Amino acid sequence: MSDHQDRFERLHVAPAYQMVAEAIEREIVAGRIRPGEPIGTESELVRQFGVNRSTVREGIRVLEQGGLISRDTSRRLFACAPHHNRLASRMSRALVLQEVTFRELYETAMVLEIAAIEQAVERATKKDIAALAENVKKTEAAIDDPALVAELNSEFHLLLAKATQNRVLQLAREPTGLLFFPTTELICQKVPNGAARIVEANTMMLNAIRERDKKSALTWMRRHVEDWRKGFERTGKELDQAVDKSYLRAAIR
Amino acid sequence: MSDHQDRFERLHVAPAYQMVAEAIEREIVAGRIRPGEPIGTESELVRQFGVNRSTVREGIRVLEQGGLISRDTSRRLFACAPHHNRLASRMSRALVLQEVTFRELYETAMVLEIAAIEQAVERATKKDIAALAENVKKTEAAIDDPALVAELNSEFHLLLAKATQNRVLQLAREPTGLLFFPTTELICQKVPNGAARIVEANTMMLNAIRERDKKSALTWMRRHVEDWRKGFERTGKELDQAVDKSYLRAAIR
DNA sequence: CACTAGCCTTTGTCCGACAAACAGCGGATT
DNA sequence: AATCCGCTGTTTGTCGGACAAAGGCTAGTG
Repeated sequence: MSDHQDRFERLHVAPAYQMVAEAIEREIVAGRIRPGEPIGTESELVRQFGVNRSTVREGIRVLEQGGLISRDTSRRLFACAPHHNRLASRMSRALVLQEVTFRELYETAMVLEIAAIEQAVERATKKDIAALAENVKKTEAAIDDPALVAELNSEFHLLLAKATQNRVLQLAREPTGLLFFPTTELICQKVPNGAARIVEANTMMLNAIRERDKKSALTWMRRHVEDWRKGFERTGKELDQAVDKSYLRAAIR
Repeated sequence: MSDHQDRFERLHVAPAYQMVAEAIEREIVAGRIRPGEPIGTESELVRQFGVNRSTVREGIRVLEQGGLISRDTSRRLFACAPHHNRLASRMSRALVLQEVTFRELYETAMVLEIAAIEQAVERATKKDIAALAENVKKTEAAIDDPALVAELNSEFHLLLAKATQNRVLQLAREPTGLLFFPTTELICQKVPNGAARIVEANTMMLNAIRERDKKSALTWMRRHVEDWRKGFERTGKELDQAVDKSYLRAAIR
């Protein structure tokens, strides 16, 4: 151990591939490369950065995974604004890997879905309402198919979030929504009238949105999410149990 | 154009580097490689997958960026559960690049912070309360330094979220929190008593948590977030304006 | 027993090469 | 003339080998 005080802090030399990634990222984030614009070819980047193609390619992989750049059918690179679908599934994955409990999920979903319907009542457009109506109609028709009801119910909540016109809220609720979906199927199977109750709740919420009736909307959403919890408990699982790894299959794609 | 119906769908041949990444990812999410366990060396992976080292390295970059694997000081690879800090900054970036408005941010923050303090009142441990108290003390001392007040206020909300013991809620609110922080500094500078009002609100919220007084906690949180909006409007900006790209610098690191 | 020097391994980077896939272009066909 | 087809140059994905720098490990030293 050195007997004098440290004069300098450890300086971190970033690997070249990382610097390549950061340089391109800066250009995109600063808006100097707009979403949709092409980045150069690999050889072009090799020329500009003065590093080897392998190095450039490693940097490209990083950005690609980050969603900042993408390739069209011709595999050419172009910039793009990362869309939340991609991020939401990563977040779901993180939540599962950190073994969060169903209770944490339930409590957060309650908050977010309540907020969503409250804003949706205020701001849903005719188009949003039509999409929700279409969804409810499909769900009615699928009442005997648990998997389909679960999927459609998941879509209902997604459409609801869209109707808020609030993208921040949409992003915030999406990971939770993704993890809810597989359990809903289970509930439809195990709880008598489970699917019917979902159809009823969604119908009532749709009506409430149509009539801009916030109070009714909130009541039905609360009931709907509580129903989920009750159904969940009836399947014999514990609310304080960690969300199963098998849930990732549904959440990720 | 072909005159017969398409019999086959386009089959997607995944590049080798992607298959490497997916293979390792599968092992981790399935739990067969636990967080903290070492992946092999690059040569080891080369041997197992039967591909070139460059290919393996590209796959590794993908996973590294995804937060599923990481390297310790010796640069050896090991699996890890992606932690939300990383994800939250990505989400913030996505929000800014999609040019969400301050209004979307404000409305969502209101919902999430209200939810956070409500749960914090119920579940904050002594340790959580001590951390919050420490934070408030520091903020009082820093009342003349807008940047520091803003940073400490941001930390206050983070500690609050931790006190909920709800990791899903923590993850949901973090991207919003990151984007709030830079504006808070601006507000402290431009609004008379801005910093003092923050200190007051945080002190009252801390007291409310100590006394498990949910009503008071909610009142002060509402006032606190509304104060942010009022302060924001007083700086001359429009609430329906997109969040500035310059905000990323603070949110990302 | 602690400590240091040197060896071995591993990573980051480079070079060069080649097959497959694609875009663009010019010629052939109707 | 417009359309289709095949050719060619370009680009990506992958491979093999190579080397310096940095870190870990081991054996020898005090």
